This record gives sequence, structure tokens and C-alpha cells, in this order.
Amino acid sequence: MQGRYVCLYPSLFIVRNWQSNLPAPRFRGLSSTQLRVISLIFSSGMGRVKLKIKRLENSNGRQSTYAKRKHGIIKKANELSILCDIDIVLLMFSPSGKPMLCNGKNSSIEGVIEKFAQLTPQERAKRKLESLEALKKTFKKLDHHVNIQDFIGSSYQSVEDLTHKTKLMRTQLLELQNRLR
Amino acid sequence: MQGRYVCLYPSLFIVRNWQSNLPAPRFRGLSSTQLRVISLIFSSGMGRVKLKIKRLENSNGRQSTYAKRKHGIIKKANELSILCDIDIVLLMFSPSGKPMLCNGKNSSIEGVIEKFAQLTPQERAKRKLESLEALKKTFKKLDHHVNIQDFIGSSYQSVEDLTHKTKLMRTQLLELQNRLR
DNA sequence: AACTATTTATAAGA
DNA sequence: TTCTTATAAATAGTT
Repeated sequence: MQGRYVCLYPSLFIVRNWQSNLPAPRFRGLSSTQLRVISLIFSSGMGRVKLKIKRLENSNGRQSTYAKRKHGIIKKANELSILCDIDIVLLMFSPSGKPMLCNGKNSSIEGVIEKFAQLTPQERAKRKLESLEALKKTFKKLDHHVNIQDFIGSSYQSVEDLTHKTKLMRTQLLELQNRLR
Repeated sequence: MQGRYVCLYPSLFIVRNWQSNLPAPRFRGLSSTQLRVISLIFSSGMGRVKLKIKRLENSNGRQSTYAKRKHGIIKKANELSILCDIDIVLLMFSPSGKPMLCNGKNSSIEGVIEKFAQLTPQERAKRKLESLEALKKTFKKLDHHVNIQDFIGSSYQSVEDLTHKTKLMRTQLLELQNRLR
């Protein structure tokens, strides 16, 4: 099933392509002559009201809006990452607390930092100080969350290294103490 | 200046509100009778082609697309944060490397983590394991960037603690070794 | 920075 | 949840 159909809206009228065997649109299968001259009738009813950007008080509403908009923003993030070839990280938590991480297609925070680290001091100096300051601030902010690894059981390479070293040292210490007895 | 006007597009036709003293729209000031019966003429030309989501090869193109879409995605992030009352962090770098951080309106990573840390073990157990795993993964990924603290001069509490402990131990070790001689 | 023709996202409903 | 569609919002190309 394929064809064109017409939608009459309160304030506009659209000729759409209609492809699937979905429930019938309001008008369908109009001839080109019918399409050429059409009565545009304005409904007197109010159109759908635009959503006010304020906290949705209904819990289900928050959940379903999140579910819908999540896809949108992830898509935007990926598109931006690809189109502009940039690094992007999107981190969010659903109303029920479920976390979501979205990296740009071909990037990661690590990658950006590596790039930054590889700049020579001269190159860094050429960049606006503002940029460097913002970067520092960014990572300072992000750093805080790492303090909670005890709660979430995350492993942190540097911490692990140090912990390992500490254990080794403790062993050495015990050995030495034994030899002292 | 105010009124309604009509746009004829290749595949649709729209009655718009026209308010400012902007350049004249294609059709304007039509009477309601004129608006009711209108010839819809399809142009034979191709419409504007939809943007392919692939890297823009032109540097200026990347820059201007970034400038436009940046506003869009930040807006989306803020709206989502308010509507669904969630925590969200958006971090990105422009094509020229300038970083941008966007926190949700009333939230920060730190806040979310605190909330999570305050859950009792029972409450945590009630949550889906999946959720915990995702969170772990999230922070595992984010953790890496902390390794670059040397480059950006950031301080990391836990590492500092361990470093301090390690130094103390080293001192003890040296003492013991001296006593062994 | 602005405009507008078009595409995309999404609120409400099924 | 998933789909549909009426409508709102974003944005590509251009000035």
C-alpha cells in the first residue's frame, strides 16, 4: 500500500506520503485533482498545548518522557560526534536511578586527554588560557565522583597499583620484623 | 504587522502566523475565504536533501554545525533534567578543542553519587543487578581519565592517601633495614 | 546573526 | 511497551 494523503490541522494542512498498511489516515488516496484544490477548514478547538518545561509531577509521566527523550538526546549526541568529529560524553540517570553512558562514536575521554597531553608546551601556550582553565575545572568536577568507588566496588587502576604496592611492602615489613625476632 | 500567510512547499502547504516586519513571505494577507480553498501545486524540483550523518569534510562546516547543534543538545539536556527531575552531565569538545560542560539544572555528579552512597545495603540489593553493573561500568570508563591528573594538575584524594601510606611504609622499611645492619 | 524551507523530535492517545 | 499522528522544535542552506 502506497500513496499520498492529506492531513487537515487547525492551522496547517499537509500532504504526506503514506506507505504501510497502517490504519487509514484521515484522507487517503486523493487524486491529484483533489489534491490541487482543497478546502482548508480551521477547527475551532485548541490545538495540542505545548509542553511547559517544568518538573512533571506524575511519576509515570517522568518515566515515559525520559524513555522517549533519552533516545532523542543520545541520537543527537552521536550525530554531533560524527558530523563534527568531536569527542562527547553524555552521562545521565533515569528517574528510577538507572545510569546511562553515551560516548561519541569514535572517541572517549581518554582519547581527548591523550591528545591534550601530547600537545607541546608551545602549542598549549598558543591555546586560550580560558580553554585550559575550563578543562581543568571540568576534570576537577568529574574527579569527585571517583571517591565513591568504595560504595560501588569499582576498580581504579592507580589505586589498585598502589594497593598492590602497599601489600608487597607490608609483606616485606612482616618478613623483616620476623628476622628481627 | 501581523497576519497569516501561506507557504507552498513541494510536498506540503502551511498556514503560518506572520508577525514581524520581516521580508514578505510568499503569500500574505490572504482572506479567510482565500485560505479556505487553495490550489496546491506540487513543484517538480527535488526538495532540500536530508543531511547524511557522516563526518563533514569542510572544517568551517564542522564548526558552524557544531555551533548550531550545540545549543540544541544543551537545551535538550536541560529540558530532560527539569522535566524528569534527573541528573545529567554532558561533556563535549568543539572541533577546535574547546571543552564544554553541562550539568542538569539542579544536579551534579557528586549529588547523584552521594544519593547512591546513602542507600542501605538492603536497598541496594533490591535494585536490579543490571543497574549496579551499568553504574560500575560507567565509572570504570570515567575512571581512566583520572590517570591524566599529572597533565592537568588535578588532585585525587584516594591516590594521595595511598601515596602517603606508601611513603610511611617506605620509611618504616628503611628503618627496619637499618636496624638489620 | 537571521531567515525559512524542510527535517526531526515528541506529546498524547491507542 | 510500541506505534501512530498531530504538532512542536531543530536545523541546513543561504543571506
